Amino acid sequence: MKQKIEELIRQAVDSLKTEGVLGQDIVPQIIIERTRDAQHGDFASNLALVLAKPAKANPRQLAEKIIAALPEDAAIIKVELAGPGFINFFVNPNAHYQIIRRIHEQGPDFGLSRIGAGKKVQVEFVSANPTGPLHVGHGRGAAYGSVLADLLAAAGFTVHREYYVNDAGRQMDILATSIWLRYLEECGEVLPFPSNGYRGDYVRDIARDIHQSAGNDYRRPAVLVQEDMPADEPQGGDKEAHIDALIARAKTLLGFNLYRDFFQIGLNDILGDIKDDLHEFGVDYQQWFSERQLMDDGSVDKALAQLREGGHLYEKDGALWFASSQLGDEKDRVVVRENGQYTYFASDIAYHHNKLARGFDQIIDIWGADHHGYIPRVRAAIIALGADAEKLKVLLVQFATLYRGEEKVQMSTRSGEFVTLRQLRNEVGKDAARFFYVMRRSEQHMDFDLQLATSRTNENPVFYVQYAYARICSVLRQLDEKGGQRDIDLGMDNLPRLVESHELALLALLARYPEMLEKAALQYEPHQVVLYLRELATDFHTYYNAHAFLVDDAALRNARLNLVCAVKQVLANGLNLLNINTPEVM
RNA sequence: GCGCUUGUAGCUCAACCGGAUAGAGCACCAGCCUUCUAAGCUGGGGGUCGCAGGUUCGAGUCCUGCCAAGCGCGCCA
Repeated sequence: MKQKIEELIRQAVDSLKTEGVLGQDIVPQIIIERTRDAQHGDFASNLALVLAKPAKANPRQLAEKIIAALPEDAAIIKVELAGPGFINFFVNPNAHYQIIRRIHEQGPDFGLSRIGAGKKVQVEFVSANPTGPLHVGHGRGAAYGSVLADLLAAAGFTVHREYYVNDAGRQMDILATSIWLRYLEECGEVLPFPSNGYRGDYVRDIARDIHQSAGNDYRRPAVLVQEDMPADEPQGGDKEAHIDALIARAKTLLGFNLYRDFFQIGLNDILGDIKDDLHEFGVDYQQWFSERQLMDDGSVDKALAQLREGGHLYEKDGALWFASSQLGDEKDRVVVRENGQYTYFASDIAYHHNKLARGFDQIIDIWGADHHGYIPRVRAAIIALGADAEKLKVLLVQFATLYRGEEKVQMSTRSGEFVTLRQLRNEVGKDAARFFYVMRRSEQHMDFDLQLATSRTNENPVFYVQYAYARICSVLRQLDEKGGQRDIDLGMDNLPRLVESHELALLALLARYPEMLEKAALQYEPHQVVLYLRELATDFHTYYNAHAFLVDDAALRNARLNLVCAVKQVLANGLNLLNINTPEVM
């Protein structure tokens, strides 16, 4: 319908051009909007307001001329000039009913679009270090990323979901060493635990498992571990130096192969847990991309070589620097340390080099908002690698604050006392967790009320939306129990019987679903889907309360049932997109 | 100090990337509960869109300055 009106206006503009009212050089961008107020008709265009200046005309007079030049069309019953120069279009009511047929015919496909034209989009999200279980902060990134990916797929993009596994680097060594020390305790060795080690219970659990399966294969005497060890922080030493020395000691005492095995067991265990966790949360990936592989196969060297060729690298103070400040970053960044090791940033450059080489049209990175300072340097790298900076889009996700009713849930990463994603899922369930996470704009700080998420009242939006679906199922069951049957054709023939304001409002809302999806995808805003579903549920519940569906009049009854089933279909399509269940009974 | 993000009803948040009278839910107030699910329903009050300028037919939305909150400013990841 939008396209139709757009076409009508285009014709009107063309004829005004030939008449000389509008200059030939004017190329209007025709914007048709759905009106918010039914008094303003169904669609409106601000064209006259926009053209007033270049055409040097009074907007209202110009609007009148445009209206006069509009070709007749059966679908439009009235065109009105309003306000400062808006052109309002009133659509033939019969056209509104078409949406019911369309939804009925397209079913689960209703709302899908081809606007993405098959363009390849990569969405990288979560990518938490595999040094421990995911916590509730990662949960939001997981929900946001997965819904965004599905949304883009629904809009016709070819989507590649990816998790970047930081399986190299110092944090992983700290983890491996932490597990080893706990393992030695399991073996019966007595030794202090480093203040900078990973203290979570999961570390002990992994250590215990290893001890059970491998026995004392990795056991070394505590004396040798402790020998000549620099002091830890509580003893007045430097905790970083202490842990680094412990890592080195572990490598020496175990030897390369055993250390690597041990490291790998820890990594596999935690990464496996993360994969299970995400899968149960309804989040799956096409690819788990290993950082270590980049290191091992020379990709980092290759990426750096390309930067060097472009003249973006230089040496200073024994380290190798990337001149990112030339490309918008606030200062230059080290890529190879004085000790010859790559920085995390170096492998990240290589990772993005790899992404570019894979030929994605758009690369989307979803990060926690605390990483925002990292954006300029990665963008600089993209440019230095010879790509268009626009190819990379970094989307930030703010942290969520957990509440139980009024009470704030305290969290502390240091002590290892954080709420894990798994705990959250156990408490509120997958559906509520996903819904709540995606309900707010991602850049918005959000309060996540655990109590509300589990309550079975209308205050709980998940409940409210799912209940709308279940309620429709219930109506259909009622029909069945009464021995009635739907006559879809009879209903379709009698759609014009739907004249109540609630019914017209629902028709308009249903018609908006495809546009809403498209917009949500292009703007990377999954929350629009949630808001839409809430609105649809609200309008449905209101309708339900105002009018009985299972009336005696068969024509009216079937017309209403067709409308209600269209609502059911759209609720299902939206909830499926969010990967949230559609319960038939509640 | 510099940078990024945020600031809208008492609270939690919207506002279709400049449009018409800024909208929901909760809370509050007033009515209603013999119904296809009361796990409520209907209606109502409530706003200097952080502050001050600017841009234009039009600004919550854009630009500038200021105020406040969160986050970030390592040869950590």
